[in-house]
Amino acid sequence: MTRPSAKSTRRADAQHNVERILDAAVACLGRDPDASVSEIAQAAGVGRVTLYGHFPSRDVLVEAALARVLADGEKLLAGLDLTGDPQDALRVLVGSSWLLIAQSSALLEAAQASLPPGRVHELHAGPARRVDQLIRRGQAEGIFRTDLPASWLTSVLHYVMKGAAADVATGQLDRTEAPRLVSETVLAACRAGG
Amino acid sequence: MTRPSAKSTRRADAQHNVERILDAAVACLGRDPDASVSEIAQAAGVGRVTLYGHFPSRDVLVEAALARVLADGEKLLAGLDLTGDPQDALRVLVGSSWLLIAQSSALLEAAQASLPPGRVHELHAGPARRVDQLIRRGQAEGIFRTDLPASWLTSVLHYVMKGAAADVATGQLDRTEAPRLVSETVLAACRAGG
DNA sequence: GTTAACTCATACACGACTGTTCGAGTTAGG
DNA sequence: CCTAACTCGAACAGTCGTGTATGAGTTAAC
Repeated sequence: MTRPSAKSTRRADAQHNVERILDAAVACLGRDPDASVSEIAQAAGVGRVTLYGHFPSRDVLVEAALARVLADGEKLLAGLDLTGDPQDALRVLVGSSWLLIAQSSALLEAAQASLPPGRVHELHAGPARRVDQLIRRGQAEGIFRTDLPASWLTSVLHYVMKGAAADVATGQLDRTEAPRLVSETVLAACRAGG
Repeated sequence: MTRPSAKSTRRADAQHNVERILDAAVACLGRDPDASVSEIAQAAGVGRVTLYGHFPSRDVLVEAALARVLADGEKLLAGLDLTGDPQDALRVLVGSSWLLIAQSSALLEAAQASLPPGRVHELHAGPARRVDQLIRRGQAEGIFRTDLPASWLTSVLHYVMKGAAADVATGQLDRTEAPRLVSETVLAACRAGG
């Protein structure tokens, strides 16, 4: 019986290992969405059986890893001041979240593959709402175009970030250049008036 | 010995089956990049062994399927008149190639996963050049912005198309709406002057 | 210090996929 | 019609993945 009934009674070293496993899962799945449990356990410096002691299945682990990344994202977004000029706010947003998005886009793909349909979208709702609100505010202030739906513009931001992240990963795009390219491109796509 | 030494001596029914297998491969891998050989063989109405008689390994099959789609793309692009206003040309380009891109983006992913690094980019060079030339012409004529590299703008076109294709596949985006959204967005991203 | 919690290596059952072999049946093509 | 080409199902070997069981060793916690 390696799975205690209540988290509060969990020993400190066990809790520590759970953290290491989650760290490793985020790192490995962020690199390769098909990373195996063995791979993750090894990266965490933990036996495979120990991992299964804390996470009953790979799916549960993936979901936990996604939840952790999304919590990080939520925290990061909460710390940003997005109340000023929507264009500046979008630049700040991209500049700050770029790294996190780039590292977790593959994790998102992993989650899409192993979690029930809609579950990812559901978990992603929190951070996504903040972005969506920024876009809508820009539209309301007449800065962003209104002939395309806000949901689409939000999607475009995701598309470009994800694509750029993939190209950075394969070395086809300079890591330091990416944030500026993404910002300028998405801004141009969102701006009202041509 | 099911593999003849020369294609010219291949029997007609065998040639026919090769076509059916390639069709099925494009369809299956376009739906799921991890589609198995059994799945493809079944979709082609052919035994798995027969398939291996024509394609020595899964990788070779994936490459052949990709080559076929790229040839289709090349042919499609060659039939388009992209010499007029770059903006109109881009709209025509997107409108015509949207369906093909949407159906083969997963196939591209499959190829990325199983082929040696760089091979996909190599095979993709043909059709990609046409798009790239259009973008560069637009830049040279002062219609498209020049503060971002043409290669980046080409990438953005791919990102948005691929993302939209994925969302159409999951039902989050209306199939009939997609081409217009993609065109307008990419045009806005490429246009000079803000 | 004692105990319960925890870790870990080994090993197993199970399923999925790839690629190959065999032998028998079918068919195109001269 | 005759032969070589082709097809096919069944079965096999090998790999890799997940998830479970065991049992012995380690360590936190009271």
